[in-house]
Amino acid sequence: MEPGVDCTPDCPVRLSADILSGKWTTLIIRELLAGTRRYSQLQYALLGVSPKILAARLRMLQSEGLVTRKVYPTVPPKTEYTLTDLGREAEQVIRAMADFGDLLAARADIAS
Amino acid sequence: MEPGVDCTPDCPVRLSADILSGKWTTLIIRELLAGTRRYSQLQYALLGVSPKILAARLRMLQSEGLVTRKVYPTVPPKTEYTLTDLGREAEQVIRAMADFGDLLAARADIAS
DNA sequence: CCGAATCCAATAAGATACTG
DNA sequence: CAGTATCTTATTGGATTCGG
Repeated sequence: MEPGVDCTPDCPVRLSADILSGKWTTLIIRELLAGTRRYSQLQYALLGVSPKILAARLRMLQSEGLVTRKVYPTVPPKTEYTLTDLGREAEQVIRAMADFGDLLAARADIAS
Repeated sequence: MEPGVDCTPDCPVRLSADILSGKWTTLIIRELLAGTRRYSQLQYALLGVSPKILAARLRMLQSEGLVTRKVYPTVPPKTEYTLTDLGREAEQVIRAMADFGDLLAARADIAS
């Protein structure tokens, strides 16, 4: 891990952070790592997310090439979201975050 | 990786995201992974960060137990920031983000 | 069912000036 | 040097309503 001299202007960590930061982004990816999901399934899984935010994050992830969106013009309509190959590469990040989160939780337990 | 039913309310990914998200946070950690740094060194390395933001993020990281702050009451004053053991555990996340960022950069190259 | 539209609150970030 | 104070802007998130 090298000093920040190569961290400007477009260090990989920053590129990654620009996409993955945001309250719900990593949680959406986490959910999609388990498999293709419909809009309503995501909304249910991510308890508390508003439709606006969910749609916005999904659109962003799609435009960044991490997610594909498939619409079935049935009645009622159905939309499926699936990770692309690139999106699945984010699994390593999610995993590392989960591991780190476990440490944070352990620390919180001690504090109580 | 399991479905989101266990992603509420305090899944590890969320705990992790709550701390690491933010435009500069991971970059600060990235810099500190290279070793202890002074305030001015961080400000220089993170080109474009304002003193207010840098101080705020450092205080947050300190309160979360990822960073220690050591003040030398010399003239001129000197302050050193160092990762704690917990803070160093974030290296896996930063590494994964760096790897993923490389993929993003490669994709961007193709697009051009 | 899948969102888009609207409106509003909260927060993060940035620029600048200044102090112990 | 290492920040704080102040002000302003930009971004994000949230609640609700409504339409295809």
